[in-house]
Amino acid sequence: MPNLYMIEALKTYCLAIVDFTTEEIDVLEEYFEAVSIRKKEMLLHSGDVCDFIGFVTKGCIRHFHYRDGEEITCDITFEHAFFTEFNSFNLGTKSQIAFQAIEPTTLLVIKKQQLLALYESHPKFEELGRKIAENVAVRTTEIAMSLAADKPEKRYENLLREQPEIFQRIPQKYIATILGIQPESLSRIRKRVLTHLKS
Amino acid sequence: MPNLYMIEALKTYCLAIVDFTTEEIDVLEEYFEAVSIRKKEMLLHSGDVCDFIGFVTKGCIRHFHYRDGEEITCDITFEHAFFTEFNSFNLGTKSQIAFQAIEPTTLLVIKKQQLLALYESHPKFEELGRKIAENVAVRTTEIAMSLAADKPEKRYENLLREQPEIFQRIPQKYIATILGIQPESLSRIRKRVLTHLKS
DNA sequence: CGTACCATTGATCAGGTTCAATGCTCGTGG
DNA sequence: CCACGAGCATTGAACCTGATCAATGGTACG
Repeated sequence: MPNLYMIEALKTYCLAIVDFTTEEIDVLEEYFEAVSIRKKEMLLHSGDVCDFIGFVTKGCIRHFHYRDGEEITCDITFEHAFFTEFNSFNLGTKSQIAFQAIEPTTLLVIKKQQLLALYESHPKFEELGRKIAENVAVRTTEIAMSLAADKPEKRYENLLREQPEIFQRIPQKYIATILGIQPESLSRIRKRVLTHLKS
Repeated sequence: MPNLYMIEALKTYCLAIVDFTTEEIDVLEEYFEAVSIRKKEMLLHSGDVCDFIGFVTKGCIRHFHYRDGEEITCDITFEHAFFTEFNSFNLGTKSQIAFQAIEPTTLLVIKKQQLLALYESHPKFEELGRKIAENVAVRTTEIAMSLAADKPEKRYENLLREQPEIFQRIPQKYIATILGIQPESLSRIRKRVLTHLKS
């Protein structure tokens, strides 16, 4: 059962993107359901179909895939952001990505069928969906550009500047693979940057 | 003036994504205009506002940005695909990305005002916009995952397998920065992979 | 209190970067 | 139509940084 805070956070987020009327925004709560998962609990295993879109209200969700048997963390969704695996969600194919809570996490979740019903009954939400997808596209494009153009040390400094809280909340072994490096290298880069600051 | 072939290519592409009626799909041609640019000609300089979305009907468009004064190619759009700089397009901010034709290129272009008018008069095109953005997000996510998890040689082999024509049409110095490496390294990787195949 | 996992550190290795030189190709102008 | 020149791909050499493997130390959780 969604509590008031969760729904308010969702509405606030959506109203910042599209100016819905009060009546329009209120229908949202009929389509989402609340989900709580424990620390380290899986929300979606890779190979399963991702038939939902999630909105984090508390905690954070790690996105990872497997490469040569190793987990590679590719993204983390913090509070007040949507996430899904578009390919699996749209095509009904197996998800390459797995989702796991790093902290105790609460979510609002909308199933694919519910979303399609929402689009059907209130087409204005198509605009919300479009803009969210565009924002995701901007973000993933910037990530890819940085991975292709910047050295690991620069990417570390960017992350430290743009999301300093990530280093308080997320184990370094996960941060390392987001930066495209090994945990040992992240450890050395941290030391290097520290000594650069001192001198 | 758009010729028949260009419009047909655009409609075919859009119909593969959303099942528009004949009447719906036909309105498209009222909103797009044709643009031709010569080889190496710029379509958008970085720092300018990207107020359009382009659809390539012939040729290809190089996306690049500057890093330490050097051009870094980050993507190439070939025939029958859309491209824009969402951030600049949506917010009216300066574009980080520049667009340049690599070959003689013909495009269909829709300006932001026209697109907004289209969304207004035919809301079903919101769905098209959303799905195109989702496809961009899927694609850039996969690129970022490969950049973070694969070694350059693996990325080269993936590109060779998935888009072999790119090596026929695009100078290697551009392909190199897409792969996140220097042209010299691409040259050596090509030689290495060739000798691996022989043995 | 003990154990398992994680971060750190060390040593070695591999491969990508950088700078420089050479040779090739393609587009241009005479 | 040919010759030239600019830019590009290639190659070489030295270097640097991240990867890997191994060992140690710290910490959180049961």
